[in-house]
Amino acid sequence: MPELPEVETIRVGLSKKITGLKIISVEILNSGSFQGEKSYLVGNKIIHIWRKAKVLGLDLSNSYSLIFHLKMSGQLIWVKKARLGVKREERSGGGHPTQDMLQRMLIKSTRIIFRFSDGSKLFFNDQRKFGWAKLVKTSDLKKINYGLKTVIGPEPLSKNFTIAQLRDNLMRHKNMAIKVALLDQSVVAGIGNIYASEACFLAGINPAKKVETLKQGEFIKLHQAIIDVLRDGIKYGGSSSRLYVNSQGERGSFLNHAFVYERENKQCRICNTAIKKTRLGGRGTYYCSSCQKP
DNA sequence: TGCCCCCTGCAG
DNA sequence: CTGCAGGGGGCA
Repeated sequence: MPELPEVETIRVGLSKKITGLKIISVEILNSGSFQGEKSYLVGNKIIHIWRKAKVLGLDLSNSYSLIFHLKMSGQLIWVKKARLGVKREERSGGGHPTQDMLQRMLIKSTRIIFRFSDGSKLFFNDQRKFGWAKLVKTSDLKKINYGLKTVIGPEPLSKNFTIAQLRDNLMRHKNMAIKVALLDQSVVAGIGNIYASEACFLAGINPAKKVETLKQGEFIKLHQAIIDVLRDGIKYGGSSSRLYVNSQGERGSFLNHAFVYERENKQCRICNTAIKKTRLGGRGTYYCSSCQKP
């Protein structure tokens, strides 16, 4: 579920709440969600929380790191007391889960519970069970490529992310639709299905356009669009299409500001043309046929 | 480079 | 019932 802005939102939130806390017990409710030696977690403090691509990492005081990938439906929710403290707030638009529905899902899909010495808990929920938590030696993180098989591309919000780098990485997929190429984590780290569609819109590029046909001006626009859309995602606390909530159980509001994602048949915010939905690389893809030229 | 798969639940 | 969902890995 979460892409870079969602994982980053969780990182910042968790960082404030659990840095310095000591883990006193770990309850694994679904064995497939955890890899590693569980007992090495207990008795150790969380000293630092980081993100690499869509992977979230907690460095522990014993030189091990607990890393998570939330995949499509993972959540990390920290609660002070014994009860699941999902805040009741106004439900968003039609078709989205209410807070009550979310809370029921939370309980049902909890896979791991971490308990801390101050009585608080961290719930790792994952409806679809695609996500994982692993405990690895901190010094092995690079060697195991942060738990991923794919080469991890540049972090788009770092200074190192240049237009030339984006162009060169994309050009390894000359014949691919640009939006599909953006989902390759070795091209740019952290972009997923929502922000790929949004970045193509901001750059004015039709998502089906082949990479090799992009002009230099389009690489320049796309580079800036990626940065802008991810920053906006973070600014609005991420996208809550379905299950995403932050570490406090709160939904993000980016989709209230999105130009195309999940806006099929709605009017383009720029030109009023009806937004279209298509399928590229097996994934739902939204675009404005007027603003985004082939 | 595409396609299918992992799994659960919801909308149509 | 079928199709679809913020991801990524394995396989032709």
